[in-house]
Amino acid sequence: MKTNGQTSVPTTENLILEAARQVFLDKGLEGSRMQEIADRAGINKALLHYYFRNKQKLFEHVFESVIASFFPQVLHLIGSNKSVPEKIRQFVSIYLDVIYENPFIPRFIIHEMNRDPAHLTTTMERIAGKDIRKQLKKLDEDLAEASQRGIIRPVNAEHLVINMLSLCIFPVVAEPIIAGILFHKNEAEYKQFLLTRKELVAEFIINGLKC
Amino acid sequence: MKTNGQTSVPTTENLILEAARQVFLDKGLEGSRMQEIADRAGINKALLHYYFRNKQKLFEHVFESVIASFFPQVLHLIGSNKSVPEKIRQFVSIYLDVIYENPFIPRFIIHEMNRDPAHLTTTMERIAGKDIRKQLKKLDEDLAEASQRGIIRPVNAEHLVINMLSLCIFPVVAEPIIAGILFHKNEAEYKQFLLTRKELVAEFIINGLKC
DNA sequence: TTTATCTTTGACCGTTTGGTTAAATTATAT
DNA sequence: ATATAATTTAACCAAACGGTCAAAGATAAA
Repeated sequence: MKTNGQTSVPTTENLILEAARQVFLDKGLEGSRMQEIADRAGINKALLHYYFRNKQKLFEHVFESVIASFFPQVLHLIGSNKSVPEKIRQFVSIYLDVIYENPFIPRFIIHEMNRDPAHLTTTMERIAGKDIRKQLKKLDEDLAEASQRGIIRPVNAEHLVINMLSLCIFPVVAEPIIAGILFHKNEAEYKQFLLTRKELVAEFIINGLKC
Repeated sequence: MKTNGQTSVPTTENLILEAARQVFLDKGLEGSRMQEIADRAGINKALLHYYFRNKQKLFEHVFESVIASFFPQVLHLIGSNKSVPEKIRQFVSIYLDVIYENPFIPRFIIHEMNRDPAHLTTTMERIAGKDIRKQLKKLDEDLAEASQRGIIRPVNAEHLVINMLSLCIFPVVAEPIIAGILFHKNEAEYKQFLLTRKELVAEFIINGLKC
């Protein structure tokens, strides 16, 4: 899954995009400086404005590519044809893999979500708006059927998805608090904690759905 | 619980603190402008520097008061003498009440957590460092005992607390995405969604712990 | 080789921002 | 009333920032 640095041809344009990606992911729109992006790309600041007219435009390029790098994959999962427990296990497993490897992505998204909510939702809507409701409906039907067959308690798809997302994303976004207070800033202990969650979270959710 | 605007004596100092609180909560340190704080307090910009030497110092005052306004209460809960399910119900109920009424607080904390992780953990450590580990140990003992008596599956306190926090905080922090994509920006529908979670979350967690 | 086009640069500009200062105003004490 | 200290203001400053511009280098076509 190509969610980190794109190692494409090192044209000036790509150098800029990669540098911008690193800086924006780390510091958000307001916290980032055009000069730092230029420096990291090894070029003059004016060149940034030559390729991308202004900061906003450059940001939008990066923003959209970040969203597109993970959103569609995640979506596809919840609409698949597996059983409900299998869906949950795979969703959690794949999702945790992605964000453990790219913890900046959820942080970045949450940051931009609060800075400019409309922009984020518009972008997501454009990329996969129809799709998300379709896949969600499929999951909802699966859940309704499973609960009628007495396999799980009744639950609607929105709540289930939010629960999964919460349990996967929050512990990564809140790393500084968790690692800092619960584990005395012991990075290794925190990493270990996250790993045990990989098995724990899916089973916890599945168990929570049992009758 | 006094987590919103302190209605104390309207001295200039309090006017400044209240204005700063509003602005900082909404826009974070970098996004906030001293001029805006001054305007909102109805005073001259230079007065800000008369009362609080600089932006950083002013921010620290606000930051600390925000942390102190909810952290100790939340802590006290997990170390109480209730049964495990009762603890979970009360924790979720009280916690959700607080953050539904003050959704800016978790957003603000997450924002500052990523901007300056050390600052946040130092502040929390100072305010309630010893306490958090004590209360957590108590909860851990309760959980061990309950699991030995066969009432719940074995689970350690850290995971349980993180699970509760995740399920409570994330849906509020991610409001723009959830309201925007799942509910077509229908604010009322989203509010209703959050309310149903009040009953759902606690039962979901308790059920997830059952053998 | 000349010409035209694309790429890159250093120097510069206008604004915004956090912060200062000296003077004016108000309150307090004698 | 008067001197003293605390509070408030308008005007100002230096630095940082996003952005522009004219000119210099490279590249390719004629």
